[in-house]
Amino acid sequence: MAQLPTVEDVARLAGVSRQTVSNVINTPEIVRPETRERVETAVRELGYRPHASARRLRTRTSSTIGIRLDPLPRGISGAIQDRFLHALTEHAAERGFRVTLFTARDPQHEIEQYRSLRDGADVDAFVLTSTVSDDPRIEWLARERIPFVSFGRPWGAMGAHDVGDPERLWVDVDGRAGTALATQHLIGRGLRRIGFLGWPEGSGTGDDRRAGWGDAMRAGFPGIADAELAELSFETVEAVAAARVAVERHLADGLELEALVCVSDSVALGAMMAVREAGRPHFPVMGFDNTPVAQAVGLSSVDQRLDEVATSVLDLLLGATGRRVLPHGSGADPLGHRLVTPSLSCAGRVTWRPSRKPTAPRPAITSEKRKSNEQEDVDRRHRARRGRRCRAHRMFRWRRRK
Amino acid sequence: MAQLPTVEDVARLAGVSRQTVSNVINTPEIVRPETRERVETAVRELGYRPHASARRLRTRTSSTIGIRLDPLPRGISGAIQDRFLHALTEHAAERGFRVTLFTARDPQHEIEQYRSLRDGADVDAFVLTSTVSDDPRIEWLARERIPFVSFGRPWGAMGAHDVGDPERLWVDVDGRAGTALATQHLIGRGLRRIGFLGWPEGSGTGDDRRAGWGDAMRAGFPGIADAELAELSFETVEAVAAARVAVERHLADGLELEALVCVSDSVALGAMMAVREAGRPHFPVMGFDNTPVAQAVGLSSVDQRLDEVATSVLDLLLGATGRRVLPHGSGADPLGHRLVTPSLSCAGRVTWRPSRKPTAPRPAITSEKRKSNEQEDVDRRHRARRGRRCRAHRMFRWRRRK
DNA sequence: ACCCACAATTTGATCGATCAAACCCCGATT
DNA sequence: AATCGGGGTTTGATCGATCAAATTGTGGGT
Repeated sequence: MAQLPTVEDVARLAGVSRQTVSNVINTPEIVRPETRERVETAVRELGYRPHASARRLRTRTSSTIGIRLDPLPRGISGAIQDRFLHALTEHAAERGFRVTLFTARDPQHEIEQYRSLRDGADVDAFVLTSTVSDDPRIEWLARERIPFVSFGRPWGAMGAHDVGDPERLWVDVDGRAGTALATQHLIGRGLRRIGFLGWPEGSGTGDDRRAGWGDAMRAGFPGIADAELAELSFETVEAVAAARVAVERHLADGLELEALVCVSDSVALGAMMAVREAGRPHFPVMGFDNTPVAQAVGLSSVDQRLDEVATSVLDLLLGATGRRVLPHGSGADPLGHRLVTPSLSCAGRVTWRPSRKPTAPRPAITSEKRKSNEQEDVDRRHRARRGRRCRAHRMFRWRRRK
Repeated sequence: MAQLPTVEDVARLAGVSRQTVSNVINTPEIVRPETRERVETAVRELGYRPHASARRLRTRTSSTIGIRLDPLPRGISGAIQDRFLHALTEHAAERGFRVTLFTARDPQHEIEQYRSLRDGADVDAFVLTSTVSDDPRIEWLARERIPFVSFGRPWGAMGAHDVGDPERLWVDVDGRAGTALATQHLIGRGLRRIGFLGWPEGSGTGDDRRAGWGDAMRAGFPGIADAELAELSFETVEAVAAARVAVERHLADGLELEALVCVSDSVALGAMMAVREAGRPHFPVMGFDNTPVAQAVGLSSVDQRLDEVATSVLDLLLGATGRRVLPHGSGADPLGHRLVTPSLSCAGRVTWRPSRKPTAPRPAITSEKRKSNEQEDVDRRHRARRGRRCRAHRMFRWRRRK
């Protein structure tokens, strides 16, 4: 097999020097157009492709992003990581980046991997998922000044003040807007007794999603009593069976409900089983995550728009157009984060999608100041959605045959 | 920030030469033990880690495996790729390998990616998934003599004679044994009218799974009429709704059934919905893939044992113990493939697991010669399983409350 | 005492690219 | 006319490791 062509070969064929070839590839704008063309033809002719490892050795960059595969026993929502990975890989490729994977038993082991990957110039940056408050990994990466973005905002006591720090790069899905969207959809269908089935209080994500339901309820029914809202909201752990039992119990206890917004698809699936069983085949249930299961059983769900998340992650790492990872703490992005507004997917089809313009940052649930702003936002969206009812619930066929 | 230590630094500290350090790391057995220890201490002291890119440049290997993320709209079984990826990454790490991802719009684009990844010494080998018969990718990789293993045996006309070729490396799950296992389980519970709900004839995988059900039925009920088997087997496309309709129709048509073995979890989920709705809450349904959904709704399912698949892939690529990719067509493995026997998972818990010893190769469905062997196999397993009934169906609670 | 075989280690060259600095050429400046 | 400046290009050095060949050391055989 013939040797692969190198810059040297291209240079010889084009009658220029190594460096000029290199320039044509990396900074074409500084090469005289006619020389450039000559080199480009030579490249094509020989089928030259730069040797990635040689380049990395010299430049100490790899155009590669590392991401750890989540080791947790993933349930029904497991496909999320998969979808995100896909979106990230695809958009990374568009910008000349690749994604490499690794696994880790525990945070300490994970940090070792970071070190090893960085030292070998194997990756330029990391993407962190399933971060927890005061995550040791974040501490370490920040201290070492290794570029990274986390998918998931810094919740929790210490994280709370990091949310605004433009040096802490993160992307998250605006769960609050998502559940608000789902709730508005139900309100638009003329329902009033819309419940929320969430996780036990204390999880940032869960509380955020509950808040979105509250936003929409208050917006849709001005003056609704806090007591009524409290009555309509109840909780369960993240498991189909548990959710099912919770709904069964509340229905048995005489809770009047017309529809249910759920904190996740697992919970929604359990809820759906319970209401069907209670003889209410058309009772609308909304899930969250738009997992394959939801699509399969025809559950409406909030879609996280992981495509958008992936591009946002790259924007933060590389800048809007760049093809090189920005140094850690460069402050290149004025915000340092992106909050992606989810869309609503009815029985697997997207019915509503937010506009393309950059989403306004939304404060964490702990801060209450921008409330009025948000309310307006909700109202505007509510109006915008008119006339696009989704047929999910009519299409649903889980009912008992007569 | 201090420069990272290099071989040079370690050598100086240990009072030896570069090359000796290199030898300690790569071929420790040729270094005198006391020298080796001295170097090892120096390595620890400096926290030295070889620079991956430099090594790659020199050796033209990367200790990296490339895999394409499946672009197909994955349904309920989507998590399989995810789980496989996880297993592969984890076991690859144990052997000092990493996994990098890429995506591709079409086979042509995918081949371009192969070229680019190989030419840049970015990957040493590829793992192919969702292969089709006469896959152009396989042709190309083989022609270029790039090492690869496919997950999924070469089905189809042309593939059929590749199955035995030890130069074509592949790993697959023995679907036939899997459905046989599920069927035996039901037979063991004293059921007889056990149906099979499969995909339309013609898909290698689907036909194989159907055959496993046939094997077990014939073994369990010697002399069962072919007509009865034909009656018990029917088909549907891979979708929850379609499966549901198919089962509803057959039940309405008066098909007598006591249990159902299904070709996939999606299909099983549909079937389960249909039988529950028909008022038979304890009707056992067996799925295939052991997806999160199956676990969530308490469906028993055949588990593909992707861990085993991943280690098998690596065995084929690297040899039983090696840490370097074997050249394409080295014939290092006498078989050139592995057929992994799945296990049975009842309501999310594994009840039966095959012995650890290497699985005997199983012929593709097109060849019929080893039949008697297989029959024995089935019988032996059948006996081995005695006394380990799984409680899945008793635990199942999808029934209507009285 | 000499030579040889062999194990252990060292030395010089190399992988393919980019960086930093030097170079060349030509028009504008003084 | 000599100098300057700068765009465009070339040259030499370098990144950090491994390969291939050379070197040193050690003991055995004759």
